[in-house]
Amino acid sequence: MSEKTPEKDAVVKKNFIRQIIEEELKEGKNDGRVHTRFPPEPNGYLHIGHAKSICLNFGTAQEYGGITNLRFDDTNPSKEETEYVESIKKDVRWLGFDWGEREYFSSDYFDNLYAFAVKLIKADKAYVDDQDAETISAQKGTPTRPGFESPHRERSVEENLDLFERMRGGEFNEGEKVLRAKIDMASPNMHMRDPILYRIMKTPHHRTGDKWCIYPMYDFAHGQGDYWEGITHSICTLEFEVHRPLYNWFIDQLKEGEYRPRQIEFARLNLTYTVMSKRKLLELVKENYVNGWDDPRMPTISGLRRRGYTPESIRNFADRIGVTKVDGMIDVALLEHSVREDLNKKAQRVMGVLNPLKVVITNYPEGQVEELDAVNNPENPDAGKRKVPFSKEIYIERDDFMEDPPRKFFRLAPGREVRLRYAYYLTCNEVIKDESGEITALHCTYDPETKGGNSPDGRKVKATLHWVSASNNVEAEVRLYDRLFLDEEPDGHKDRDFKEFLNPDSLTVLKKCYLEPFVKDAKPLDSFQFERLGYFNVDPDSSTDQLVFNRTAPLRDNWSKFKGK
RNA sequence: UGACCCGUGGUGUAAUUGGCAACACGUCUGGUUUUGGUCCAGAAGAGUCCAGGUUCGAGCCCUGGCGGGUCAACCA
Repeated sequence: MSEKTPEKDAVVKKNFIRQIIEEELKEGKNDGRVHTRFPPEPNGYLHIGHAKSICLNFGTAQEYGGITNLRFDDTNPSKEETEYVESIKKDVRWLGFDWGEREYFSSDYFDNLYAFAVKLIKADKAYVDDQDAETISAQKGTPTRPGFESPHRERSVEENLDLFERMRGGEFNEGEKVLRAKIDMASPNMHMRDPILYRIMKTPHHRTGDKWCIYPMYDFAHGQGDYWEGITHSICTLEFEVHRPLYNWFIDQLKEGEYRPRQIEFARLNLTYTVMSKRKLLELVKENYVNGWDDPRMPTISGLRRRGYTPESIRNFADRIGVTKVDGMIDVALLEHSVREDLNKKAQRVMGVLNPLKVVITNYPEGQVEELDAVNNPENPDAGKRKVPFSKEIYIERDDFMEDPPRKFFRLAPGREVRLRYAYYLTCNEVIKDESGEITALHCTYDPETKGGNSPDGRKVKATLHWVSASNNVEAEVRLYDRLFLDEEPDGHKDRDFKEFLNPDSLTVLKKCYLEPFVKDAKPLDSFQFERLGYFNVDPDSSTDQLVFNRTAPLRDNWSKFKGK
């Protein structure tokens, strides 16, 4: 356990939720239990915002010796699917969290919920309303104007019981009747104005099949699930703040002893240059702006995984951004920093040329091949060394040569000497062009005295270039990713659709890239650092005869910054 | 004309719960370097939304403003 990560090292900052928990612990509340839950609706893939919530729920419980349930909030059969359930479980596990045997579904509680509804009716705290959605909505008033009561509000308990029973029996059509709580139509809080508890939906459910044709609303299911599972802290996002009085109202009707779950809200994650709403992400997928939920440009957990992000890097990121009630916007640079930091420690180094320029070393013996020593990871001596083949013809990066270099360009240019990493000093003598003036090759000479990259006379070079042998390499496809949107907050503009800000160059596919032979047996998701370029991992699209790499993140690069000025 | 929540460098979080604002990212210098990476050293950048008040002392407490967000789905 000598490995140092911010995760382990960080002085654990006490966010406001931990402060609340510690105060409660001091008071002896819940017998010292801390029990949280992560409650996704299985109607889409998880994204980095959910990762924040997952880390918060599981991490907080862990810290206080508690546990966390996974609960699928599946009260709306028209949107929810088993495919999403599976992807969610995979993502939570991949992030490194375990819910043990405690895998629940809101649909597990349909019987209990029904019984609870009957109890409310008997207590004259719920009634069946025959009005249609528009009428009910109109009666609800507005945030600034109170609502007025439904003409069916004072039905007898017997009639309500009968009607509700028949709703369940399938006697009515969708929209004909709903069950509502009888609370206060004049409440300043809209959610307390006789909220709907049950609606009729003649849609089969992914788990209960056609057993039910009435389904509970979120508000009528969530808190009760918390209560029945013994949840102590029900952590959710800010927009549920106004639901809290209703959450508590239901718990009040339900609770028998002292115990009650407590809802606490925190600010959801917003990241620059992306969108985070499931609806918008679904739109990108459905309309083929990206290639599926796990497209490496997506902020989904599956997308980040495919892109080459590690669970550690995401957890560290979640740690760093903290937890508050301030609705802010995190710079995506912080996310990128988190992967680089993690991959810098772990990634196998390798040389790869993305935009090849051929170099002929005129004084190197024809047909000779040398196996040169290369360090696998300078950050980790235990990673050892490997051999890289060197030959008369090699490829270098086109960007590493300029015929007419500006000041501050340290790399190869006519008459200039540079180092080929782990190989020799190289001097450019001649630039070969085709009839259109395009540079097609360089004729260079090497200094045999500089094998390994050091000159016996101590002469210095200003640059070290990566290279790949032209005769012994692996050809691969490399996919370069840039931010999906050109605007910091694509969905932050009134009257403009977020898709207007899509970056047309968010994906660049390079078909003929040359990598050193070391990568030939790489498996999907394996991460590498292509020296001087960035972190890359193997895409699942790879096959044995066609390797495909994704660029996870480029290396920090002062030259390109300078160049851009 | 409502209710609830929020307001600390460019961004995100801290501040021993009242003792003259710290850390990270980003930015900019410089050093080391066989990755223009990493690493190291340093700098700029907020006087805590505003105005009053309490106090020896306020980012923390009180009052009043201002600004932002959320709430009017038979979605979650």
